[in-house]
Amino acid sequence: MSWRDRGAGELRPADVGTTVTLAGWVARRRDHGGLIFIDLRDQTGVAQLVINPERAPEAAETAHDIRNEWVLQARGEVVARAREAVNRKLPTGEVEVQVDELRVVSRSTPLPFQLDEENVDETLRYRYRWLDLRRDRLQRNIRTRAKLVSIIREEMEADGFVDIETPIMGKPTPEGARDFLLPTRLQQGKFFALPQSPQIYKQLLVISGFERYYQIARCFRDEDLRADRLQELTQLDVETAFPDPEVIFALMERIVTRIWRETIGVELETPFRRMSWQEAELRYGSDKPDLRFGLEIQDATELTRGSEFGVFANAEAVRYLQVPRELSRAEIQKLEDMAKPWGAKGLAYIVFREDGEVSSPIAKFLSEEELESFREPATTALLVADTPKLASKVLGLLRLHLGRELDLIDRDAWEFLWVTPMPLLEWSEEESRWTAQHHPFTRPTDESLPLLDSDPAAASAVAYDLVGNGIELAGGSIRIHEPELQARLFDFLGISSEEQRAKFGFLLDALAMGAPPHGGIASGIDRLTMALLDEPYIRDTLAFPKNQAGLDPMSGAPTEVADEQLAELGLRLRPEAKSAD
RNA sequence: GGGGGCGUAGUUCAGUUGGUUAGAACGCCGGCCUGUCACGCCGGAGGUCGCGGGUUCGAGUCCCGUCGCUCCCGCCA
Repeated sequence: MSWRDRGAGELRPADVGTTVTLAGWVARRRDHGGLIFIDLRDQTGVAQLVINPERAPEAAETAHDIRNEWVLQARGEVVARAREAVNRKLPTGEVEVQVDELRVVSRSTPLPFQLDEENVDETLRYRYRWLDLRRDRLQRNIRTRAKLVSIIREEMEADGFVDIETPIMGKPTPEGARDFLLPTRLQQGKFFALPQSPQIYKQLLVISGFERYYQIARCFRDEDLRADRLQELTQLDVETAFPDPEVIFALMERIVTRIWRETIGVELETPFRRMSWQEAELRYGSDKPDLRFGLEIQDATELTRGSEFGVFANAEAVRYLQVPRELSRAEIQKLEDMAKPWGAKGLAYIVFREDGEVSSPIAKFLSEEELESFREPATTALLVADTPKLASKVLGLLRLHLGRELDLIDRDAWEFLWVTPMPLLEWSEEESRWTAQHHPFTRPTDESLPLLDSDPAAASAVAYDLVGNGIELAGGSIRIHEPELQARLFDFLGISSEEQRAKFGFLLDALAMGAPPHGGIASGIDRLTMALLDEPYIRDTLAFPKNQAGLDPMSGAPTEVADEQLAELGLRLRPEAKSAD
């Protein structure tokens, strides 16, 4: 006999009169001494079992001992509930199962936490993740993620993309994030690296003649975790020969709109709007602006150029947010305390009261004309005077904070945009050199090529990011396909010829043997799921996540290993090196 | 690497200005209950107040240190 012939959540009035066998978990038991009710849950939903001692004395005996999360098998008759006993909260609420036979399939020890409890400590949830995953929200997240991946595959296959796996064991990369390293017994003293992305492999595949490649690829970065950041992530990885950014935009828009439509029933408007990186930084202080609310950064550099207030007159940039509230001194102080660690030297403010009164410690330094240009009743202007970059960054972070704090964000809105074009290079203060803004294979625009020598900061890249509600959902670029240009870029980034040969020789060789123009995009599946479901924590889009320290509270990984195991790899621990870190 | 927050029963939390025996809800154990659906009612067990030190007649509460978790900044091409 099979375990069951129906899903609990499928029972409907049409089933009344039939005999069914169900199997699942006890979501709840209500024991009335005589009658016992059990909410039986399986992956289709919940149905109420009724155990009547007059109808099934043996089952009633069994049912008294049953506790939450035990696994049961029940056979009985589907009956209609009396009108007053209907439960409108359940899809199965018009019927119930009068049990004839009840069998305890599996028991449960008392649970470390209740499944309907909120705010349970994350470590505890992860330690008992198999229980945590039984919760509705986690079930929804994991199932939606699967649906999303399946839509992606359908669209990619329909478009002629070929799914090709690339190695997990690869070569350490000098640029970018820290690598996870992997020692190997056969080559002692040498290390593989886990891929940060299949970047070079996918370029090689297109050079190999797979003009449309894709993969749902696992990527690894040994960096600190955040609420929206993982060390081990999954991305849709795409590369095409003879690329047209417009084709890539259209592909991604098709995938994203289908996902939003078929999982949460939201119709997105396409094409998504476009904004240059410079404009995003200027207006929103971010390369991934959240457009669900206004509160744009405004510029007062010219206005305050002749100000008596030295800090403003001498600043490279004076920028401000016009907050639609009369903020209190204490609120402003809190904001300033926040802004200082971000690098702001101070946070100037002008409060314009409803009645026209102005309170501001800097008002006395401003001319009437200057003051009037900020005036707007019942608002507070928050000003930062600094370099353009820092002023934008600080105000951008304040903007996001205020958007949440003051509830300015339209929670029902979906605001997608492409941030493009982007700068090719970024000056690294720490390393005193130019680094690639995207990655070192990104193609400069044709107009930007001469700028490499004259004004590198102004050089643009054919690169694009897809941003949704302030979350970076995808990023890509057209690549360099000429070996000379690639070598020139490497030179520019301070990678010596020897290093180029050693690290990327195979790519340069491949580029020299008939490389077509190519380009692509990559999109984080975890992030996409997070954005789609408005999940605040990316870890809950995964079945088995690690905590913020990068540990798995369930298995205890990573763990120490036996000395013999290290010896085989030609490794030994140096405890004294620990403190030097 | 830096900053913020949290740590009290199995869980989620409360605990006043430092004051007698540290509470509630859920869960757990025992009992009652035939229409509940967060069932209800009665009773019970359960605590190294993260850990260490200090101040004090007296510390869950104040101070110092430490550990753990979490959020943010740096970092993440």
